[in-house]
Amino acid sequence: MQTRLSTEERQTEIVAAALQLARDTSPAQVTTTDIALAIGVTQGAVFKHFPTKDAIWVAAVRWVREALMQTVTHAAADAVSPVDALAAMFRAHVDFVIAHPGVPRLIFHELQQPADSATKQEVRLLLQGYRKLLLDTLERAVRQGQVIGDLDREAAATTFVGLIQGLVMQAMLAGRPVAMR
Amino acid sequence: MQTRLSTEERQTEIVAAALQLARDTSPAQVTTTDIALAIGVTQGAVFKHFPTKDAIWVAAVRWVREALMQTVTHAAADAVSPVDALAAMFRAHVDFVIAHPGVPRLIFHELQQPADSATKQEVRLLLQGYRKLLLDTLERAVRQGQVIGDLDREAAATTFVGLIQGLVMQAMLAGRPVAMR
DNA sequence: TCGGTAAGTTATCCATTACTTACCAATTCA
DNA sequence: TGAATTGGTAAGTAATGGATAACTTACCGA
Repeated sequence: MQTRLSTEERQTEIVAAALQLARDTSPAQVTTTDIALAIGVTQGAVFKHFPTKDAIWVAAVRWVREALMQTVTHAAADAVSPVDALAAMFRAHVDFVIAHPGVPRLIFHELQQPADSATKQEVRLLLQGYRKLLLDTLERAVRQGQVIGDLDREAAATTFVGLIQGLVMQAMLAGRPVAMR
Repeated sequence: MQTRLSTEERQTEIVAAALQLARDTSPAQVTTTDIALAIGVTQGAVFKHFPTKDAIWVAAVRWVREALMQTVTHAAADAVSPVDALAAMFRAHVDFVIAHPGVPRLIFHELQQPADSATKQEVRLLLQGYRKLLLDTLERAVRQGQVIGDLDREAAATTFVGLIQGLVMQAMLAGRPVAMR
């Protein structure tokens, strides 16, 4: 039963557990005790691997950013046309959220915090990268004449992200995430 | 300076203060002490008018429901056509959110709570009424032939609400609520 | 005028929770 | 092999925040 793991391994465990717990509860209500319990360790042990609780969420958002960007980028790369890429991104995004239900909770929660915490900056980076990918794809679509040229790309990107967020929000309300598809 | 108010008056004061405070902070972080301070009363006094803190949020959501439904209904009634009514509802909704910035924070926060708290049920009522209004308007639009007949009304309503929520979310992130317009 | 009621205060309780510290045991490595 | 490092435990601390209790004061009607 006594398995000592390296800090690196524990960190990923902790992040995974935190996101897992965020599926059923608001991140603010996920306590370090919950996390410790989830990975079979005492509460104090958590602080051997993260200096502060916030650091856990920062790491979690970073993980999300990398994982999401990777899958979405992949989906876009496999598409045959820019417009198709947008659709693929949409689907990949939705699938990602279904696979990791705690993620939207975390993101929404952080966006609500008015203070510029380290976690919120990480979220900002995530959205920033996402928008960039969107804008690039839109740009390609315009060049290939697949959409009208005077399209307000910024507004389109905002709408795209907003639509996904709204969808996810409603799914969270209904409690039936698969219905998003 | 010493003005004793009736419970009814204090209740509306408390609700207003709570919503006001929710503009700058997540509702979970609004303490009863904050509220008491805002209305110039001690913390204990708050519990003379509400049995529990949750009851304050329930009352707040109820207020939002009534106020929002009223303005949106009015906006829809003044429109010349169903499609115009939808647009008017959209604008009225956005204006309402701008006027009461704490509201979306509260709503989003409650939607995140998995447990079926009294507050969340109140939110559900709010969304339910809103959807009904939307569906009725869509129905009229279909009858008058302003939109195609085989429109999936449920999906359209979901998209409508989702789009607004997404927009509001992004505005909250950007911190520039007026940009929504 | 006077007694009851409702609104307010002050002080306190109790649970929760992030974080710390003192100690222990297992790995690692010189 | 044995000393140092490191991951773990158990117990403790400080701060916070909702709720409550004992008591005080304004107000209103008989």
